[in-house]
Amino acid sequence: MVNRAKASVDLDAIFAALAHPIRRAIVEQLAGGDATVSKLAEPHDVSLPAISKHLRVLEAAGLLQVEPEGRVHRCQLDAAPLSTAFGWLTQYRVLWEDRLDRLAKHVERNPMTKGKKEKSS
Amino acid sequence: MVNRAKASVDLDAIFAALAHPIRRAIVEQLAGGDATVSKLAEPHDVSLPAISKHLRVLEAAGLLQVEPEGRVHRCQLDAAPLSTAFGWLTQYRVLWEDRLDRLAKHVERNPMTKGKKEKSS
DNA sequence: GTATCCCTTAACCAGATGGTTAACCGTGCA
DNA sequence: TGCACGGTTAACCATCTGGTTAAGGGATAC
Repeated sequence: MVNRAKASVDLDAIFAALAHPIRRAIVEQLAGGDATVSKLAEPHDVSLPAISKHLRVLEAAGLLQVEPEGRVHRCQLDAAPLSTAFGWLTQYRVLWEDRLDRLAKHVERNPMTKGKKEKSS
Repeated sequence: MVNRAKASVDLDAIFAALAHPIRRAIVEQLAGGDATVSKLAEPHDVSLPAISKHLRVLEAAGLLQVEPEGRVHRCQLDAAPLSTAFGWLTQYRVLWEDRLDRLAKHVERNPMTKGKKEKSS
């Protein structure tokens, strides 16, 4: 962790980058290997400039590296920011695992509670 | 997993909700226990209506449940959407762990490379 | 019963976002 | 030399976002 404020800015950009389905799809696609811009654009029903903008957003979040190779631009995923987001979420992992755990234990203890009303105080 | 399209919409809302520092701070605060709206607003230098809007965003993402108790509104975190986001990221975990792993192995193999130029390509 | 407290809603505003079309720019090929 | 290809930039547009102030509305306290 370099700096708290910077990490926050990073998280802003990372989560915002992941908040659009096209950009998530691009990440998924790149996870399968490098690709050119037009290859990335292919599955999506938007113009090339629109894709170009999405790539800039991913780049700004540090998720994407682009290097020109001839007249083609090779796009490569950098997963490090994903791990940053992952790390932030991990902090709260106990919250949902706790809940699932308690639910599992409850079911275990009461294997036949068919009609009972569930009240989680 | 109920439905692919719905899950995508969910992820849109969840990641977007987490893309603002105030909203992440609210999540952090609620992770420590329930709170009223004004308690949540306290640490932040924005108006109450602004906080109210942030709470609506968190609510829409399923991260927050609000129930009126007298004239106070009790806010409670629901961590389930965090686990959804976590799940999506987990899909790519191998990508950064791979990288860290390779880095670790490299360092292991070359324990004394102090002056060497590091070129990651 | 009325004043106060907690919070929401309404209306508005500036700036960001996500898309378009048109124009441009560098590379490769004929 | 010039044209086609891959991609970006520019300009524009509609909508969303994040903030504000002002007003309202229900529960509580006096």
